[in-house]
Amino acid sequence: MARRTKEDAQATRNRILDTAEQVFQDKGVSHTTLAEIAKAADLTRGAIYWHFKNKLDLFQAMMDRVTLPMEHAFAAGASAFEHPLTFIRNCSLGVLKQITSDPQSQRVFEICCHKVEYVDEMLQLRTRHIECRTSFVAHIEQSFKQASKQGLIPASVNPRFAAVGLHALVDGLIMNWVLDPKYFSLSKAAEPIIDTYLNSFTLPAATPKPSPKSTPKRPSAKIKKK
Amino acid sequence: MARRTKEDAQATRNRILDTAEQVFQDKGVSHTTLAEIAKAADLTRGAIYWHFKNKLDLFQAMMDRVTLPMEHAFAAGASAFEHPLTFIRNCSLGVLKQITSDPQSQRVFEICCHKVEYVDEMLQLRTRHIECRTSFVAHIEQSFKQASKQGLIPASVNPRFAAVGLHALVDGLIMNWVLDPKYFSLSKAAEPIIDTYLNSFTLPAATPKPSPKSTPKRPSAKIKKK
DNA sequence: TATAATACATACATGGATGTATGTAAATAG
DNA sequence: CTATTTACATACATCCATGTATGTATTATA
Repeated sequence: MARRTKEDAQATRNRILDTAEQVFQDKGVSHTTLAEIAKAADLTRGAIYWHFKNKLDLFQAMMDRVTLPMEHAFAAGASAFEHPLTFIRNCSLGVLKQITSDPQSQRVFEICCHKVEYVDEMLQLRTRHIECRTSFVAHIEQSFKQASKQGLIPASVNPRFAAVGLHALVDGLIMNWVLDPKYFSLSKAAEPIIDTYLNSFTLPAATPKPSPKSTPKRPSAKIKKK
Repeated sequence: MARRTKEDAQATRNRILDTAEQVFQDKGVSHTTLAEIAKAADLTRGAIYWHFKNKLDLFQAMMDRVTLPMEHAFAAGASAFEHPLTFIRNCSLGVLKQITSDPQSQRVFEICCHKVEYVDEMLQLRTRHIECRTSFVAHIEQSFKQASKQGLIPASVNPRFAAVGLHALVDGLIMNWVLDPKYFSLSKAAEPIIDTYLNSFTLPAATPKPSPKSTPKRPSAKIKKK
């Protein structure tokens, strides 16, 4: 077959990316050959090498379709002034909502969680992943500090640990859900689990010492739902 | 060189497994060739093919050295009668302690978190991973139910979500720590983070509704440290 | 309308990983 | 002391993935 119009070429490119998602999810990134993707997309390797430099380039383009919008959404949300605990809640639930509601995000997250090895050239992705985490944790930590200043949570709460823990919780929920979406309903579990975690800070910090001195109890901070 | 005694052969086998850990961690499982492992271990592929059927067999043997003892330890701990919340705490901190204190566990966990693709024959590992999670979550859920019966936590707590959340938290902490152990000290963060999470249940369940009815407050459950 | 660039398909060369077959020296069995 | 098995090393055949080079039919361009 021969060349089509520019729109056709763009459609071909998207078809390659869509197909790559499926094949990567099924076979894993390193076990997937470009010939397999081409065949599944009813094309030849020539088409793939025309649109992408190599498999890494294709993979990154596939990731960018999902991660770039998410990063932009996060950056936009971070700038919006909000009640700090509400901001933290919205951030966490927003990411989880994105994954449960968008099949493409689900596929891509499953790939980067369980279908790729972070070595060699893929270390770039690891670096980016780490940067993303650093940014997320930093924002959450700042919000916890802010909440502490406003007296919304006890001063005894370590905002760093609180942020690292929340991120680990969100990350763990995502990883375990994409591992087997039928095991539990993330869409139903997300709110109660996140709220329970956040609720733990609205009370005296956990200091389960042998002699637990009865610290004065604060009323639960009200977390506004959006 | 020629054949050695039985003990030498066993030492060779262990040397292959030790070397495989290093190379897998460095290059990823699917990008690692048996020739690389052999060379790094100062052997030839012949030695590897003598001790192991193929790369999958070698990989599973490498995993078993770490996972089998952990599963046995968990099974042993589960049978021991304990205060339910203490059991939950010990389980969670035990796993985290194992990983932070044992370099071999750390390596193997990093491999199975970020250096392997769960596809094809490796799906066996995914199945096993899922079974392990199911077992862990089930035990934790039972303990939460027990704690609920004993009045240690409010009846409004959903034991299923509590268990899934705790597992996600532990899993997320492990994944993120092995991703970059310098980012945060898991040995220092483990206790406060887990305790904070568990402490959230010792108080009225999080129901951040617009009109939060003031549920009667219970005293914090005492969680005995071991 | 002639020319050049585009959007692929096809063909080729290369290297490398796997599995197996065979060789071999020492250890163990009888 | 001989025979057999063990614990590897070496050699070989096969396949497959990659990258690139080349071919080609359109399509945009001037």
